[in-house]
Amino acid sequence: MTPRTQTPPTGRELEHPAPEEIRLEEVLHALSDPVRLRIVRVLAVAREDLACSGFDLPVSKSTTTHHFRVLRESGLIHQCYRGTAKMSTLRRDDLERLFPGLLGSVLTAADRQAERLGG
Amino acid sequence: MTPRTQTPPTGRELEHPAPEEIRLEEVLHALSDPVRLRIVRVLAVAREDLACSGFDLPVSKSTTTHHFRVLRESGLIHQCYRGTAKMSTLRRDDLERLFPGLLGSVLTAADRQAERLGG
DNA sequence: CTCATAGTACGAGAGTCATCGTAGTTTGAC
DNA sequence: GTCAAACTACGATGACTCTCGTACTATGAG
Repeated sequence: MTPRTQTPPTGRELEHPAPEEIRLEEVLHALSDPVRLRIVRVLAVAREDLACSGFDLPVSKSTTTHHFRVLRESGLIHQCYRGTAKMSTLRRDDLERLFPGLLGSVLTAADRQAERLGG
Repeated sequence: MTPRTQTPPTGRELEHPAPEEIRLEEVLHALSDPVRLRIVRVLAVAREDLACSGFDLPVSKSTTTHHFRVLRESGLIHQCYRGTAKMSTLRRDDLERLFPGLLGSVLTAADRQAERLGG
């Protein structure tokens, strides 16, 4: 029912929630999926923004698109087009302002768990 | 399919995940439900352990049971019976050891959001 | 024993979610 | 224009989840 077909013909803009629209529950839900948590961890250590294609995820391309959309709509990442690629970055500043320390502790927790479980 | 019918006749024990079995994704998922986040917030400010009945949640009794079970099975809370009541406490120490700072930042984030949205 | 209280088990319904494949669009390179 | 690469839209499917009501069990008070 979302008007995806109304995307402008050459429009390269994507919708992002404003900071005041970001909901903690949605952020936690977005982070609770293994594939999405993995994406966020990769973005967290990346110096540059990354294209969706550079992630080597254990799911299909369409599923990858789905997960990136969930991340974007939850407010965790920002996305923009560059050529044929769709670049993603963590919305660190917005998140830190809204939920101080949250992203950092989740990333630390994920690192610990990966180490613990032999990641 | 879980063998709930094998509960001992007068057994008052409940199954809890050992610390090494607690998974970050499950914890985040447990926290991503509004009702459960509310329960956790109440437990966080309680000085004593609380009975399920003392929460005044906007859902039925059976749904309440369901949410407490999700919280317990994710490793977020510990539960034990006392008389007819089932008492719950946050597993603060276990969580802090596994995921330092995580619970605190989630609670802070929830407080901020509640204040921001007029909670 | 009787009864009220607290919680559970079970089954069901509605909704959401993760996943996929196929077909299509958009872009840049040649 | 042609082509490949990157991503999207759509529809489908199976799984999971939140919710409930009803019937049940366990405990303690009287």
